[in-house]
Amino acid sequence: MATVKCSIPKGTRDFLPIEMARRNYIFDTIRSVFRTFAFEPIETPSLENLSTLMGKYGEEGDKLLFKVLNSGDFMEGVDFQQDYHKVAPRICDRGLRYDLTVPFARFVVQHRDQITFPFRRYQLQPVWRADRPQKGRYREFYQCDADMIGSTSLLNELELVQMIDMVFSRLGINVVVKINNRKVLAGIADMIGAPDKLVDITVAIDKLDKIGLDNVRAELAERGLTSSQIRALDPVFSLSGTAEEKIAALEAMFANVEVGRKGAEELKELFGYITAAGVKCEVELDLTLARGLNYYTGAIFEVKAKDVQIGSICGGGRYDNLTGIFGMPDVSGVGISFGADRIYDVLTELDAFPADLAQAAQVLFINFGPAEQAACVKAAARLRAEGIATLVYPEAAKMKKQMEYANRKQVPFVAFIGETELKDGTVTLKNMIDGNQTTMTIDELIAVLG
RNA sequence: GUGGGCGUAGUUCAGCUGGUUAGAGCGCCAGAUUGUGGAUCUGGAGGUCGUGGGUUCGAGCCCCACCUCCCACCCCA
Repeated sequence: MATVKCSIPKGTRDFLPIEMARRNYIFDTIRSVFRTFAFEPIETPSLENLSTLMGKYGEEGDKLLFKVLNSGDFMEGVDFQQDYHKVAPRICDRGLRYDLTVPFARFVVQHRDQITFPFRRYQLQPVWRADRPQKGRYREFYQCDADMIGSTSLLNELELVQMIDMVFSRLGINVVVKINNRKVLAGIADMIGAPDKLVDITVAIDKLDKIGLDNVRAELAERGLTSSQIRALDPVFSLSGTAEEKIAALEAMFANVEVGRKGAEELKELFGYITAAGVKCEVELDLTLARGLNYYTGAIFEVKAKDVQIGSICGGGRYDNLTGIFGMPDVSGVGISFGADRIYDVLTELDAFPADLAQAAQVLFINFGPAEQAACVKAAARLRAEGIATLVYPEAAKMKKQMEYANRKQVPFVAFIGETELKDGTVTLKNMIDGNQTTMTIDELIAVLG
């Protein structure tokens, strides 16, 4: 039989034990913070009906959805002569989820009778995007979401910022939390008389620090804004100072623009809460922050690592009517999503993982032969009963080989039960770091390792 | 989806203007060393040179196509 080439699909990854240990360290940290804030876990299927997913992420998003071919005779009654993007929805009823927020909205509507509002849930699961892979960008990656739904209070936004602060301070990553509000962006579009150009304006403004003011103006012109409208945006670009100062300027600017004024008010309230609560990390009001997902309606968040050049490692925002599409209007939610894979890349680059994550076993019993092995098995059972991670070398290999195995597995102790120990009912414990060894009873061994 | 780069041993890479049998470091296996590892030394195994075609007396090297991975754009975690 011809051998099959070993490979996995583009943009997906295998995880080695050491990588799993590090990933679990990230997941455990995030999960523990979510629990501290009294969020409850849920899971949803990898596959959703395509009708649930389509149209929620903008035109770009639809293209990036992985679609799953129908089972059976998917060709029946389908005209394959037409354009492929017309054929696709006819032959694919399901697709892989693109994020955790939209499936969550579906979940809330479907199980509303079993949920007590305001409801806060967390969810750590993989999502899939048919994007072209790149640094920090994968086709399969994990999101760690926390959302609260059924409450419009800005206290929720505050708690999200506090969670971000706690997660990244525990992981030892320096971050800046950028905050903006979609209502402010809508206000800006209204103010210059181009409410229909909201998306174009936000996309262009978003690039300000990347391509510079002149290029942003050029792009706005390209997107159909008149030169007087572009000039009317100048006060937005020239805003500076503290969050309070920017908000004050916005309030003045939006004297006659209702949405904008509402947005500025929300920002003022949120930043007031943040100042009062006091967070460790840097928090910044960034009017150029837009975020692509088009279901956001209020606050939007993005977190960037200060010491590593990579895209955002956490993002989120408020959505006022995501459940509306599923038949449950006027339920507001707000949430954030931690990008576990990017956080992994950041910690790797910073070399900031705890050193002892690789350690699977605490002690390895050296195997000298059948009689000694039987004693090791007995001793190991007692250690394991005490919750001590224990290995017995499975064959009486050369000592060098067994010791090398302990080294490579980073097992901190090896235990010898040889001829003499067998006779005395003892065990010799060797510390693999300093090389010291002592002979003791099994009870003493449990006391030392336990 | 658009543009650019890479692909040689398990791995990181070398390989001259195309020219005998494609190399090195690390890793792997064995021994020096039959109750003590990390060091050292000695020996050994391991390659359809990404895949398929073409040019040539001759291709790892040149040409074409495809694939992969990486990078940038778009977009995003």
